[in-house]
Amino acid sequence: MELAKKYDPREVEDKWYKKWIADRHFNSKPNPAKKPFTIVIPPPNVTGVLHMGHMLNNTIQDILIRRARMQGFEACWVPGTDHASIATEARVVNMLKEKGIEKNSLTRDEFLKHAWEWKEKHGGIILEQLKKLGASCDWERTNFTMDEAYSESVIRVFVDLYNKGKIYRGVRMVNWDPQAKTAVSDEEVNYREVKSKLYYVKYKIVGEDGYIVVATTRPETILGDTAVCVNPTDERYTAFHGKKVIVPLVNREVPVIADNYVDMTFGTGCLKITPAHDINDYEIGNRFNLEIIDIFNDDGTISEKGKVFVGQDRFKARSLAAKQLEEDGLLVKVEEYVNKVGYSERTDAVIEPKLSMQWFLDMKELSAPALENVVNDNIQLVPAKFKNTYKHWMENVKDWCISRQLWWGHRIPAYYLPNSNEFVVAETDTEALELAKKKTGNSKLTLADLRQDEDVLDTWCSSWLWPIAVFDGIRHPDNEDINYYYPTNVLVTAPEILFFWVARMIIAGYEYRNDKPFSDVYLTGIVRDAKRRKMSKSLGNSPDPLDLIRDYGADGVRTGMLFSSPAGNDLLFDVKLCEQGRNFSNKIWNALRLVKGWNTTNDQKAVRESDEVAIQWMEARINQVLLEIDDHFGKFRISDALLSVYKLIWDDFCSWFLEAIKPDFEQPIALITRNKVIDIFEKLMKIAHPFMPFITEEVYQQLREREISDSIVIAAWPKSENFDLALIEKVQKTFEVVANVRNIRQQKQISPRESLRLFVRAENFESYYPASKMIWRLANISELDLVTGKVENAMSFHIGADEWFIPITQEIDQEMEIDIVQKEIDYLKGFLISVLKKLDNEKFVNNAPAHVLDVERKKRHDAEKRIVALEEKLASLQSMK
RNA sequence: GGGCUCUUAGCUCAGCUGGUUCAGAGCACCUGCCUUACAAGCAGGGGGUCGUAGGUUCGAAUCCUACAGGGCCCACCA
Repeated sequence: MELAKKYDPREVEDKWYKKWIADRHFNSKPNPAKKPFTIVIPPPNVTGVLHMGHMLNNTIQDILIRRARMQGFEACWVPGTDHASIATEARVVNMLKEKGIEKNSLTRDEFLKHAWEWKEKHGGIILEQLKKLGASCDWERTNFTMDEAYSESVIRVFVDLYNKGKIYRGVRMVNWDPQAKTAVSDEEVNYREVKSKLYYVKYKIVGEDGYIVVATTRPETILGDTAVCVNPTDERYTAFHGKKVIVPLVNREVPVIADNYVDMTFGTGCLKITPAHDINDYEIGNRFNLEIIDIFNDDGTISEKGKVFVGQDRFKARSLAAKQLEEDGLLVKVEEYVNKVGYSERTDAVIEPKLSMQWFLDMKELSAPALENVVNDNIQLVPAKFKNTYKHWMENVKDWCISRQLWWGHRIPAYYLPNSNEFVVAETDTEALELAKKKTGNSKLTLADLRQDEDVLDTWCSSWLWPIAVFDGIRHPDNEDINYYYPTNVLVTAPEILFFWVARMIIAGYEYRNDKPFSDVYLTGIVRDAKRRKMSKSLGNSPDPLDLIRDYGADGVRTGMLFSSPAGNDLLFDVKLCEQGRNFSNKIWNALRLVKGWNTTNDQKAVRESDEVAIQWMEARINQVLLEIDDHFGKFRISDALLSVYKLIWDDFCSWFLEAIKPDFEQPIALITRNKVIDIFEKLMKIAHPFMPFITEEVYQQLREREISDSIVIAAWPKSENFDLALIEKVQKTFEVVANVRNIRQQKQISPRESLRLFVRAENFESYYPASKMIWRLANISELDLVTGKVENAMSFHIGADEWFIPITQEIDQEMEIDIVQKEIDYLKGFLISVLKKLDNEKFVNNAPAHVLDVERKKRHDAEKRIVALEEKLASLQSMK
């Protein structure tokens, strides 16, 4: 069958993916005869759709897992999704709103029913999309963080940590998202610079006429003021220490206190203290035992305690407060001011620092092994630069606020006793009841008497168990899967979640398996557009990955992304990269067309000596480059590995090898030669397979009409065998000759079709043999002869100390040639002087190592010889004038 | 403000412990070619005093110091 002139990935890719799934090549189970190689996917949000970041991330994982599979590991890539409590709940709330249903109008169970329905319908789209990319996940192992077994694991861990005394309840200043009405972690707050106003407000002194002026960006929080603070060393205010001032708007008397926290140079040097709504104020409040007045409701409106503007939204209250202050004559001035404001990552609402009762996990002791084992490289971060950042964070780790005021998630298994703030913690409500009975001594308690905590756990409280829980290693710590697959090998993820997720998985790993969750962490860069802007939906600068796959093929997109993404470096994505990837696919395809198009013969005479050299050389090059590739993989330099493959196939295989070996027009090729070419081609496909799974399979199958079950997916990764380095070097010299001949053709406008005679004056011509045979074909040489003297009327060039001549019929431009030769002589003489300078320097000769000296001496030798030859040439050119 | 890191060809980046694989790669660019696998191609070619200024050394892109300009992380000023 005639192959299409251009490679069309569309049908090929779907065809093979289906086949691979049907043949269960991606499925894994513990196999004691093999070593495991495990990757757990960073579970995307269940609501997510594939974006460029996922593409990069999962391509890298697929490359690693496919190569491991070929290397004979029991490769297992576990996919799954994260319930992403805040993000998903927000989506569901919006969805309900569109249907005219308010979340508040629903019971918890009703809401969860909607949420699950929504999840079943829309969740996990991303996993289907990953299949288009070629991801070789074991889909039967797909996990979801709210699966029944997984949820049990999460709850069990909570109970365990509680029983170990690591979990406590406490009033803390949290980042409150008034829109989602939940606390969010520090990591989920984005600070942005915002233009705002700085209000200067008078606080009257009690019992005096005077006042002091306080600067604030948030006049509405005046309602919660319980002190005014100055720096103790600030002489302007020494007189006010211990006096009282009247808080505007609410006319409350509060003390003037002194604390070093206050920056004398900012504003007026007076700070109003609102312990309920600012973390620093809270701390100062604690030091001075100040009253805490929480003036906000959960939705960000002013509460009864605010006394004025009650029920108004906080931003409305701000303008009302400013207006009122002005009317009261207490507003001195308003300045334009730029400050940083925290926004919720999930809802983009302005974060309100708020005191609230939350659950916390004590991180101090838990994190110790996680710090140690990264510092000592037991777990390697790639690139290593992240180690410092990690260390810094882990050394300053703070307790983790693990409760969220949401419904979608794992509900905290704490049960309050009747009319009490006391509670029991247990994995199930029946266990909780037993505990409650014991605790109260009341055996008549029923479940209806207990009230379960309303909060759910932070999303990361489930995903931190991911590498363990996907193998059910929490509930069944001794099961076959966890024992076999854990610790996993490598985690591929984004640096943004190094602390959110990676660090916490390491902590959980040591706490629950007493071992690391993975050996290496490969941190990918951020995918940006050509202008270095982060790709995002809102900017609209992110292409749809599925469109890209449709246009360039999954192989094209995969290689395109990797052409330019060293670990940890941002990827500046450009469609041109995908084009390059697609072109590479097409190049391979056309090589296939060439090979498939050959007629073969059994005639021994068709076996050419040059073919044998070419084959030996190509095999040697593959072995040589395999070492490079394996080295790159060992260092997680995936881009470099791909580039090596790319050059091996495009330059060595296509441009040199196939050109050298392809038969003359319409001549058949020796069968034995063709079969060797096919072996080589196959080997190359195996090497390229992790990067380009689809086309390599297609070509692999096409090369021999093999039984289809023999998939490249499970072919053995080629091992680098001993190779003849000297041969590679010889052939390399041959290529230089070819390039020089081609260059002269170009200069002299000699058609490639015109055969040329080639002469060489060489000390040791054997050094080119037998590779020289290849020259004839690649440079269209009809004759090659050794000479001892000069060749007249010829263009010449040097390789090392050898001189090559091409007799030409065209007139040689004497002046130009003389000029060129003279320039080269001048350069070489200058070069020689610099070398001699070194060699004459006693300190250099005495201090430099032997091999460096040898190199310098060889430089001198070669340069001297070249100069002699060039001067000879110059003389002869001049004599011809 | 504290910590980390980077600056090499037009672009994106390699260059490990100082000395021929030290000035490289891919892309882009320029010049020829629709040559019997491939114009999504073939062949050839030109680009950098390695951010700046000092220092160490026989020798510095590589080590040290300062400066300039990016980036990341942490904390966050009312």
